Amino acid sequence: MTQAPKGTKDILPDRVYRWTFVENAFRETCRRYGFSEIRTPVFEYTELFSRGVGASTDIVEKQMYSFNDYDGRSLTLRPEGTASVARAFLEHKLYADPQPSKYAYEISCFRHERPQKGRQREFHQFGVEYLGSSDMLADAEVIALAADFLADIGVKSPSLRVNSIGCTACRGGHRDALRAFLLPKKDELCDTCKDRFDKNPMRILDCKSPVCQELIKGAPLMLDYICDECAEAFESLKKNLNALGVAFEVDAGIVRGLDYYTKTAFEFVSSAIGAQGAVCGGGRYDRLIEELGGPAVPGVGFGLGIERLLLLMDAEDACIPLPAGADAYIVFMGEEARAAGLSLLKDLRSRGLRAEMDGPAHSLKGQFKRADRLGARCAVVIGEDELRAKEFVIKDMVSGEQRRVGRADAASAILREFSGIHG
RNA sequence: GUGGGUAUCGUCAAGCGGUUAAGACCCAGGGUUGUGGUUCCUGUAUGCGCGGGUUCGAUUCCCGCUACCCACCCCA
Repeated sequence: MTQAPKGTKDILPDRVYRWTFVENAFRETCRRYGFSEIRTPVFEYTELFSRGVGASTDIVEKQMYSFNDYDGRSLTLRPEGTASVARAFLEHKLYADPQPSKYAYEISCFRHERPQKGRQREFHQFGVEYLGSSDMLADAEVIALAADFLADIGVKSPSLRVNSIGCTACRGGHRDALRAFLLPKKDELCDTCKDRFDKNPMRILDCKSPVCQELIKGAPLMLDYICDECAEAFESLKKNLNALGVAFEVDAGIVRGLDYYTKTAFEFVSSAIGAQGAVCGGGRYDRLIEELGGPAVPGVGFGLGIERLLLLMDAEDACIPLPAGADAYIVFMGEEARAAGLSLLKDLRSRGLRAEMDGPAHSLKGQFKRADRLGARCAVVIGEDELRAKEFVIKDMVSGEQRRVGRADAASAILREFSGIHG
């Protein structure tokens, strides 16, 4: 009972500043790129995901948190973000807005999987969706946004891998060629790959088993089978990325597990955070909106795992600014001093300073100790002497120097000397 | 769903069949009457994830369960 459900994590105050840091940075990057925030519900009708994500995907087959509400409708906690944005885009007929449409969001997602490093049942991701453009400029911008964001927050290890998985037409040709190539070696494949041979032979290409790795040497690559249009698009993407100064490598092994992906597929991967190294993954989904019953609106986007990002920042010792400590801590002795302290406390706060004072008086020593632990920049001492002289003692907690200031001038003096950048 | 690993104070952790169950950090209090970060004292597990078993005796051995972690799968 006193335990968070498996695969979930509390984010406690001592780490929240890391979250707000990346959240602010992501917002800022999105602003520069012209992506507007969109917020959608945590749950959707289950059909949205079975239609959008793909009925035969792992996510829909065995990972969704689905339940019937009291009306008997099946609802599902969102396992990813794109389907909801596509749904909202359709529902509110946003395709009637000037196109393209660019959306950004931060959401929690839910998937019933066995937790491990970098994988939780409730996890959080940043995402963007660029709808209404089939030009590879859109893909390049989406990728550049992710690359920029990562660079801005000081993360350096992930490398960008891009690939084209073609459209439905060219994928068929590749699948057939792949099966033909592997058929004679089928028995030597690992068990999961034997299964993949029928269901999705493309997946064999990124199998980690050394045996399979050996067997697929020389196998026909998707890139060799994509149609002229897709090939041209891929060339255009690479050109755009180069022009934007985004470093990448082509990796024919990048596949997407969600049905809606077409053409562009990409990942930012790092080996520094365990087996789940994909910090950010995305691609183009030209058929999704149509699949959901809307007009033929193309799209491209990504999801970026916040837990994985933070894991990476920890691993890289990326610098995240600590929150500011208190500006002033009021140390008092006696009831009369308490009243004077409260008055000063209110004054300081109304001037925008973070000021603190403690309840039932600890010893002087105790109060100073608290001031120190809070990281207060100065302490204000109010005792009998001070009340009599109508002066407060202001002590600089860093230098240790202290001086007396007229009671009426105390707040101004503190504002002048102890506010501003610190921490 | 399938492997493997681990479970001793808030945290890290010693302990290897008989101990008053180390130590460190953190936390609380104090080192004479109004000053923190240093230093010095003092205090803090009748308890070793839970349930069985073996034994004269179990935190230490065995079995089961549970939880967490890592990996497969898949993905963010």
